[in-house]
Amino acid sequence: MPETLMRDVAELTVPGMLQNSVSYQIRLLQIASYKSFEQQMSSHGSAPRYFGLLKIVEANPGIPQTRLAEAIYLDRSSLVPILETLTREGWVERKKSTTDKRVRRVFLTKAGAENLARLEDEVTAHETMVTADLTPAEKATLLDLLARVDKTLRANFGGAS
Amino acid sequence: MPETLMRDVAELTVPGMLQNSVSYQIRLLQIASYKSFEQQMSSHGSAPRYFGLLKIVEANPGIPQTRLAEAIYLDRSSLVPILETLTREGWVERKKSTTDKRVRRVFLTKAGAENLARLEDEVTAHETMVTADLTPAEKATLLDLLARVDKTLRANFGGAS
DNA sequence: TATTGTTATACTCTATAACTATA
DNA sequence: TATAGTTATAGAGTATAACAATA
Repeated sequence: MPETLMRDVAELTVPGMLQNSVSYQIRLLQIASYKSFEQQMSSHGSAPRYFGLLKIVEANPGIPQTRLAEAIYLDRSSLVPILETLTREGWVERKKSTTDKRVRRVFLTKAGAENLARLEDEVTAHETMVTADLTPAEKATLLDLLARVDKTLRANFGGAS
Repeated sequence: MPETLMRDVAELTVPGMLQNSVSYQIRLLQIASYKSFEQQMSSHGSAPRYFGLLKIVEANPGIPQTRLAEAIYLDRSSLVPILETLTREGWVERKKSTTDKRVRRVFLTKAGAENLARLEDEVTAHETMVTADLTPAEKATLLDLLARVDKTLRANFGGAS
């Protein structure tokens, strides 16, 4: 025992039921993965945590706020402070729709698009680290199995909202 | 288009980078899975969200609070209000250690152990729903791949705390 | 009547720092 | 000095309900 401390409980017993639960393991893994992601992102302000959102805006320029909220399974009211932050930090801008004056369309700014490319390199590096022990075939299998579970869940369970 | 509304953006484009990211898909899936879990649990007070904790206490009777916090990757201070709730609801009890008077040992109460068995049936039913589209072999593969990603993450990244 | 974006509000979850009592 | 548990506190992150403007 090098520098580990003597613990009161000799060894933690992890119940088999938890180790064999997809829901539970997904939950633990997501927590660990997200923590490491946030710590590995050096800067870029608050953008890293909204990387998925920014990529969706990039791929769907001018998307209305409510569509964007649905795309990331958030209530539209929850998106408002996020867009305010990303606007303040210069990542996105909102423009009133000319055809429907209720709608505000979300775009990346020029600087936002450029910085997103740099941020993407870091995100890719993290993903590479996370999947370093998987062969490409194994990674493809994992993504396929996750997608099938997701499909089952959303079929049995509305919009997940 | 039966009852779907006309949307402003014809079709949402999901960037390939997100669809091919294990981190991102794990994150989305965890959110959907946890929401459906919480809604499917009929009652049992606040115990369902602490099911994992309760199973660990069951498998490690008398575990000190700090060990328990580590087991679920929480700060020990975050565990305090959780144990207060679970104590108030009759699931667990804390007893001062006789050998180290700083330590409080956590146990399931008799009622807690009995109710946990019933709660477990519901948790199992949810897990069955989630994995309904997977063969046993596929589920085993998924758990194996998740465990390997988790191992990589924790190797590159301390205690995840 | 219904939808979009917004605001006000509250709730949950978590961490940090400082404290106490013990070791 | 270090550890176990606690408290006070603050910061994310999210949802609900109600509102004004517009459809």
